[in-house]
Amino acid sequence: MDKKVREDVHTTGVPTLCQACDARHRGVCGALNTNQLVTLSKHSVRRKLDPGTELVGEEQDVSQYSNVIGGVVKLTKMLSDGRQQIVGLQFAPDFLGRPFSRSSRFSAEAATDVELCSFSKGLIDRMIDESPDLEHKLLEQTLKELDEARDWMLTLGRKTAAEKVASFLHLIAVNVDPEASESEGPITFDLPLTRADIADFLGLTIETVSRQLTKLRKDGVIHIENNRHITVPDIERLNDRASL
Amino acid sequence: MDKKVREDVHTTGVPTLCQACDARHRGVCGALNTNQLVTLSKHSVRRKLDPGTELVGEEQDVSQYSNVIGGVVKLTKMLSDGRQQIVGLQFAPDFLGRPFSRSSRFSAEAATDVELCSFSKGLIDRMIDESPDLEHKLLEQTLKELDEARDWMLTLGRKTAAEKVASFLHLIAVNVDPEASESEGPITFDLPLTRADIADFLGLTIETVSRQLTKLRKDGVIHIENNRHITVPDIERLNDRASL
DNA sequence: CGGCTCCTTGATATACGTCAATGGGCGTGG
DNA sequence: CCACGCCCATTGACGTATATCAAGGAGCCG
Repeated sequence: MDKKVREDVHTTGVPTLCQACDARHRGVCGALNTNQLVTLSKHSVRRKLDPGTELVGEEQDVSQYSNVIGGVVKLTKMLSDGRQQIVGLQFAPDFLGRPFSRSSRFSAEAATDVELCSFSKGLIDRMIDESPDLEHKLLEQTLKELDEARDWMLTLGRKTAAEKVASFLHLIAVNVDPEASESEGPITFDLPLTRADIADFLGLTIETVSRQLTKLRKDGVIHIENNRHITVPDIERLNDRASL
Repeated sequence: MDKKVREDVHTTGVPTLCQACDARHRGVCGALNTNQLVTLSKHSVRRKLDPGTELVGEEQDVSQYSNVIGGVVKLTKMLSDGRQQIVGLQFAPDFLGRPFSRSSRFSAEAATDVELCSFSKGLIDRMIDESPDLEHKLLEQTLKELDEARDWMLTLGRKTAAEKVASFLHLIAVNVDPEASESEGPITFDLPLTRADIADFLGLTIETVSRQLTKLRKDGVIHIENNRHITVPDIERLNDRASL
């Protein structure tokens, strides 16, 4: 299961699995010392998930935490009649899981091919108790997610369909290339979500999303290939459409 | 400024100002020891605000943290053309302020008469460094707010106007009486928000909010007196309307 | 080739927004 | 005391953005 982990605590100390891992640089693992990393890596599993795989169900108990190593995980909520809303997207190297609560309040599902690094909840919970740095990292990530959620509330509550779709494209573009907002030059990326997912993220229908995308395409704000591959020649024009 | 604070560290120790304060029991101050409470209370100010008073502007620097002692504070975001969205409501004994960031990403405004207990940011930031318990409390509150924000995203994105208004009434009812959801019997409360605020919270217009409220009234789900005073005879019927 | 899934496009319906008029409560000033 | 204006809320008539319903195309796999 973790056969790739060389346990040579006496050399550099950092488990090989972790050495190149983004979570150690920008994610929560950055708050751990070498010993903790070693302990954790012994009890961690790398997993690959296909799109659509459900990680945790709504209201379901959670016994695992994970770091997102690659791909996109969507967090969704559903009403009893089936209406669905995506309440968050997690990109690498985000931490996935809900400290201090045994059950999740939403379901987590792979939107794309996803690679995870998972570990038992108990182990992390114990590390949180011991290591203020880890708790600090978690607080930082949680505050970031809260900011993002509130930004999105403005989008959901007050923007038009056209602005919503542009805002979504902006969100993805920025995640692909964090410098994108400032730099000149075209940005290109693959949409991690289907039209149905985009609709659930924006509080719209598939049809409306589709219409707004073709409108953006016809207006030259974006180019679309194969439904998924997007090029944004001028991010400023996109931002205008998103009312940013 | 803090003339009411008896500094008798040798008796009970807890500053009189804090003794009856809800923030010490259920809020972040619960994570502080007596010494910290004394230090903090020496540098804290009780303030009363009139409805409409702005606490912090969007993008503005924050030099103060506060506990909400009474009343309701609304957190709002605005688009450049004036469209507005309330992204959160803070009730007593919520903590108000943004750790690790000098500027706020939304504006905070008193929705009702509000009583605050404010203290300098620097002091708290230092206490956070020293006291893991305090950081833990902050993480808990932040996670709670994140859950609430995501719940609301479902409301904003996927519920009808009728369901939105019912959801809002439910939110207020539960905040007034946390047991309300289970217990039988009528619940009665004053709306802390004007119709305009409710509209900004729900992503609707004033008129639509008004129409939905009169519909609920005509259907006997609620009684309304003086525009603000609401009675809910049967919370179950309200929950049904909110699709909860 | 047929049968998927995903996406687009068009015609029509409807929930909600917009515009406009009205009324109630309340403080101010005659 | 009433008159006036102001703010807030309600109500109605009408407009429109987005949903719904329906058809069809493109890619993909067995």
